[in-house]
Amino acid sequence: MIRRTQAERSDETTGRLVRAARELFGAHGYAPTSIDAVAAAAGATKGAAYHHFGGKLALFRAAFVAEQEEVAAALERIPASESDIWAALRRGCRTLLEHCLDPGFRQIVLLDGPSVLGWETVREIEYAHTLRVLLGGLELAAAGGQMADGDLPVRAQLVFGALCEGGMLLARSADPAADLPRIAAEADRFLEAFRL
Amino acid sequence: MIRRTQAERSDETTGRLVRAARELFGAHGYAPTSIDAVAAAAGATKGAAYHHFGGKLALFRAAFVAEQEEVAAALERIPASESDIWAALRRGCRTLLEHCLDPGFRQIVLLDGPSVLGWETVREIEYAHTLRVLLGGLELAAAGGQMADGDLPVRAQLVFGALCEGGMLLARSADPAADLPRIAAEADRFLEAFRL
DNA sequence: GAAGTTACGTACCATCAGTATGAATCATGG
DNA sequence: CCATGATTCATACTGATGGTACGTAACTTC
Repeated sequence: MIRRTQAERSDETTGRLVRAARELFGAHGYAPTSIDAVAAAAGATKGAAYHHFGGKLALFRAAFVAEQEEVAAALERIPASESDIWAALRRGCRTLLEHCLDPGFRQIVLLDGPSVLGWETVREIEYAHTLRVLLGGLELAAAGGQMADGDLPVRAQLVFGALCEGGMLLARSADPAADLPRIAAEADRFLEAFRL
Repeated sequence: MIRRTQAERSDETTGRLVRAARELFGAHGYAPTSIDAVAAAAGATKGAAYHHFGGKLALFRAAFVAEQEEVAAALERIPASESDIWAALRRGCRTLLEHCLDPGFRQIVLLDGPSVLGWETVREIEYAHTLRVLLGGLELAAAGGQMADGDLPVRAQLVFGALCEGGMLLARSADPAADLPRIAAEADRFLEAFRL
């Protein structure tokens, strides 16, 4: 038997559990996915899951956070590659829209998240990831005198809501590649409303 | 024993069931609310619920539709009271935002709806109620030459998504009366983006 | 290497969605 | 008005599952 530290054991088990949770919750939704199924997919048992996580909800929360981290990371890579702030904002919107083509993201973040975790918790997590990056972009534009004054956090939240709906539309599309520009165009006009 | 027609018996029972479903699903959410609890609150038993509805999901769907009908009705009363189409649109946004102060609406329509019914079903129902009225307003503005061309259904969907997020923000606010104007102002600018 | 802690598996319980079945209520043809 | 059939609903039951209790194995510390 190989000898590992407790930390290594924990990390590997929790990692496998979260990965399995993302897969199963993402593919079938929260309610139809049993803890036993997640544990089995992770090569463990319910006992391990309940040892490392408070319950099914905590496991889902971990999957939700993982999804958020992934999108936030993708969004944060943008600014460097774009010249001006408005190009970066538009690119960010497209990135978010495209990310909605991932079924796991849609199911966990957009569909089940609010119902399972509650809106407050969802917002708190998003505010530390996706919304943080988006709001950062708006603040940057405002600081550069390129965006109308106003309540930027509210503005970010509204833009985010619009983009999520757009993402669901996109995912539902029979030809996402063809529809992305049309949806992105509408979203862009939303942003342009605040451009100076 | 009073003698009633079958239709009367059915209508009263289903009506009480849907009313109880709206109350309990709205107050505690879908998952924590049992069919037995709904049936008991309606003065009936699970048998009646399963006779009139396909299952828990169908009962929730009925509650969801009832919520939608209520908002759609409120929105449809607006045009008559406003002079021009843009005033009506702005008023409609405020109405939708204010409706989000109702906890039952938030829980059933905004939080649980997508998770329980799936996005396709939710959109289908909304397209027959709330979204229909909203889209109708946009089309009216476009027909009057007062709105920029574009994909109006997509536009309506995005506006709707933004308003729902705004509504959740409003509900979370410590002082909704004070925050409504600020949120509505941001939402109005969204709309103005498309004004000609 | 002994004692204590952490990680995990297994057996069990309570709850609840859904089903089966039968009884009560109502409709309808004779 | 009664007999037969359909509809409405209540009750008893089953299976699945989230969560708990407890025991064992792996690791850590002294």
